[in-house]
Amino acid sequence: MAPKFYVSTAIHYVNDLPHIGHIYENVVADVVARYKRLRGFDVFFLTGTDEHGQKIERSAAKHGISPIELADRVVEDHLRLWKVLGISNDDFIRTTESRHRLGVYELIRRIEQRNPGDLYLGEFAGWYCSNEESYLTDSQVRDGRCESGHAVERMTERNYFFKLSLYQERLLEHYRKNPGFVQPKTRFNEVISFVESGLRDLSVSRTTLRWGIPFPSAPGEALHVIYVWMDALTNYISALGFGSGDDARFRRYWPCDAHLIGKDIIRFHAVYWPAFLMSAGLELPRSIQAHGWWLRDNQKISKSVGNIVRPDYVIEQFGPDPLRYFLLRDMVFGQDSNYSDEAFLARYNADLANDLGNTLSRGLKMTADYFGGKTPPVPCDDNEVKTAAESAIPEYLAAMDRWAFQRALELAWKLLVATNGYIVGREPWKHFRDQGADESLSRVLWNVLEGQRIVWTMLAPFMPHMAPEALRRLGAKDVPLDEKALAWGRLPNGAPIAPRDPLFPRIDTEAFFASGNSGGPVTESKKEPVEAPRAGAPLETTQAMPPDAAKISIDQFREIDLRVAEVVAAERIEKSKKLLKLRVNDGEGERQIVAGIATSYAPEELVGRKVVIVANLATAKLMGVESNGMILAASIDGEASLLAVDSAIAPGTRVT
RNA sequence: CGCGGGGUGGAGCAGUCUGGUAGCUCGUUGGGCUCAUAACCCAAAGGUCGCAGGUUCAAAUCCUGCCCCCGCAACCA
Repeated sequence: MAPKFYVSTAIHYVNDLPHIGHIYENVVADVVARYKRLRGFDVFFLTGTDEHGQKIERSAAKHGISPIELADRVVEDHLRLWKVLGISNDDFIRTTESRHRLGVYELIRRIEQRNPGDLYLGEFAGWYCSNEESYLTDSQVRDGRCESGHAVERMTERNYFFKLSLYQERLLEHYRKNPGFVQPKTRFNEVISFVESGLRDLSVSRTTLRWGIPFPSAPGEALHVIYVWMDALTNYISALGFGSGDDARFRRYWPCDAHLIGKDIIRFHAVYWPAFLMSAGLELPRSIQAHGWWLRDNQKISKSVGNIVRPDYVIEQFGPDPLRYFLLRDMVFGQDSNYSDEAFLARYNADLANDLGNTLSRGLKMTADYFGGKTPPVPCDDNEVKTAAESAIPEYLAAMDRWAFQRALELAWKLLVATNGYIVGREPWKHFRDQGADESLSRVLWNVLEGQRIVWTMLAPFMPHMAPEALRRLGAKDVPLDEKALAWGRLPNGAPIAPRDPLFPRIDTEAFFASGNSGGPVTESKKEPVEAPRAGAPLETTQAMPPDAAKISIDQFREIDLRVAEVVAAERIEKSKKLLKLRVNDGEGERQIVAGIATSYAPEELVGRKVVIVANLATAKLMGVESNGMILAASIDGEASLLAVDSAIAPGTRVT
């Protein structure tokens, strides 16, 4: 039987539409899956959606629908996008499916059976961040906020806990024995030092949450819902039928060969998940592949400059394959990369139009003209193209096997460029003019087409739509895409070819940007998830305030005590980028005010200036410095401009 | 000592784990070709691989120290 290969993506949260990071992840997994199939593996490729949790619950409530209705709608968008992109997943798991619930219960059952103490009921008090749906350590909380700035609350909960602390040594042991467990290495080092620094038991249930899988609690115990990660991670086995009564797929494909994830969720996959599996007596995944993030242009984004196009717009304009190619070619796997339209178009024109598409046109046009629309009658087994292919292919395979997609594509291009050089070197058009379509010309053009057949075979995992089309045009549609397809000499003689319109028409970059093609909404970045419903979708709501509710009465305004004050001293606050500590004279005495204007004003230039302050504001502490009041300033994009007052006005004068 | 990423020809980046002639794409210059999507081919110019030490026969790569840049977080009362 063929060896198996199981690759998974993370399951994507249905609070968001897929953004470019999700697209990248699924495309990478798809490329790997297609490549492995090409290499003769029995592949199982899984992706899906994570549909539980507070955010979904709230978002649904906001739209006045049930969580499952919201999930159903967003999942539709996910499925549509994966279809358009040609994602060849073998299954799609949703955490709201009953087969998933069965898998989670089976996991818990096995843990309780094998290690009865591993799941225990305990009391837990801590800082809880509802945004991250997790408890934070004291060091993660500052001034009542979590690291991402959301308010945290002190909570005491009766929870089920997993005895993660028990697995510290066994995890480290596993890491030592499997040095390739997490890729890339730097990420692995982070994991190891995290585990070495000590593991605390993990709370794996919540009583504060309703939208999730109920924990199989002890009788009389309040309703617990299973914690998001214990729920979500289990998708990797529940999709295989684990716990469903029919676990044939589980026995065939588990353990997973590669969990493909973003670098932000490594801890869950490299620490919690293996610990759960160990406790349940199940095998651990063979590897965890962590990819980097797509960032926006480093440059300032400006809609008026119009340098941004949404990925779905790019797909609409160019089809899915150019985007797939770009994502895999431009990012070094594992590292962060910038997405920009300029970069995309540069790649499109230089690589796809000028090299790949144009070379195809050259070869096909000459073959059509000289050999009557059929592949040349005489093959060739000794030439520069073959040499180039035979040196590129082993390297290509090695690169693909270590997930170095950028390098693999470079190698395909190396062969392509060699083919292009070969054409110029042999000058078939001259040969035809001088000697006609003889055997020698047949060999030359056959080599040109055969070289490209191999290039397109190498590209097949990356461009699942264009590769079959190109191979058809080359007269290679009957060559099966299997392990042998990369061998030299598979292109038949006398097979019909199909010279047609360019596969990748060249784009006039300037005209493209000038034509307003870039007017669409901005590329979604990691930090700016789209609200579930997009423009035009049925869930759209508006949050406009009724006009009068937005206004205040004159009395309300009079509650604010605005006064003129004079700055007597100013200094920077250490470690702060924006804050200045000011001493001002408000007419009655001096007071200290902290103002966020350090990016716009130097301390020296403020001394002696008259400013307007809010005098009756509650005292606050900023970066540990006390502030009694607020300085008024106009601000654009963080650049502040102080309100100016005639210097003759005395400090303490009221402003009304 | 908050967390992380980075400093390699004009631009954008590989290469660093596993030391051994510094590579790719774009751009520039000169030449060639006219089959091809104003595409293609050849050649050239252009790099003290952030700085300083150290290890080594040999360092972009390993070790130590330092400098600088960029995200995130913390603050914008």
